[in-house]
Amino acid sequence: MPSLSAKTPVFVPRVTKEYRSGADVFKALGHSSRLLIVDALAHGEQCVAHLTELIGCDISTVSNHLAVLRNVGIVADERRGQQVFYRLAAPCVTKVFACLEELRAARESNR
Amino acid sequence: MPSLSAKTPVFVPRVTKEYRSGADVFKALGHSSRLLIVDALAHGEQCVAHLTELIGCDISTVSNHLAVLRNVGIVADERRGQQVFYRLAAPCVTKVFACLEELRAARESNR
DNA sequence: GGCACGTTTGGCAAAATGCCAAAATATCAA
DNA sequence: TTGATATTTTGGCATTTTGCCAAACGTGCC
Repeated sequence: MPSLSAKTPVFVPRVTKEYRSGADVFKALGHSSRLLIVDALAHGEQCVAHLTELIGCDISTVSNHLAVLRNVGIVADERRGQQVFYRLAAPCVTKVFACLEELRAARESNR
Repeated sequence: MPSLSAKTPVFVPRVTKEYRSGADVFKALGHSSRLLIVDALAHGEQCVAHLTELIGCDISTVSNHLAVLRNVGIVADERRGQQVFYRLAAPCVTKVFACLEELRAARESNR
């Protein structure tokens, strides 16, 4: 009697494309300035000028960082008058910092 | 009459060091091979040889990828006999792929 | 037109990356 | 001890990426 049920759950990898686009998302988050931006936006939308003040570098640099985040869908923008407001595009991103904290705790307990 | 209650919640940035170490975690995830590793480990621990077979590159390369993930506390290793088994060090990492999916959905709805 | 806000582009120097190959380390077995 | 197996570490290289700024451009408002 041949058993068709697997004993151990077999891992089926996703297609390469998925890992690549996923990695792009994390690359976008893998910069301290952009992480600061995300942290700020987790508390509500902000215009570019305000974010620039927060980060303390050229506004064109900030605009480029925002483009990186927008290209992977982490943030969304909306023009209102002369200003452009940015906000997080997906709620899950907010939980990111809690996970970072969890990792930090795990790091410390293993010391 | 000076109001002491803030109307809008004031965002207080964390210290730079925190953003930097957080960014390091995302940099570690920002590579398709490492993301594949994390996806595999989300289904249970694996030894290096098995992960190497999964990825299809030199074992030393895989070992280096694992070191990157270990250095930021994403994975933990345990030697059993001649083999070294790797596993995810924090549960939250498992949710990562759900969040990627959420972002992908948000990207599509905005098209 | 002129000002304010933001984006795009070009360019550069520096840093990081990914990968492999070879040597080193560790465990077990004969 | 010697050898086999499994993994890590190191060195080096070529490529890619990066972050940043400055200048030019686009857009909306007065």
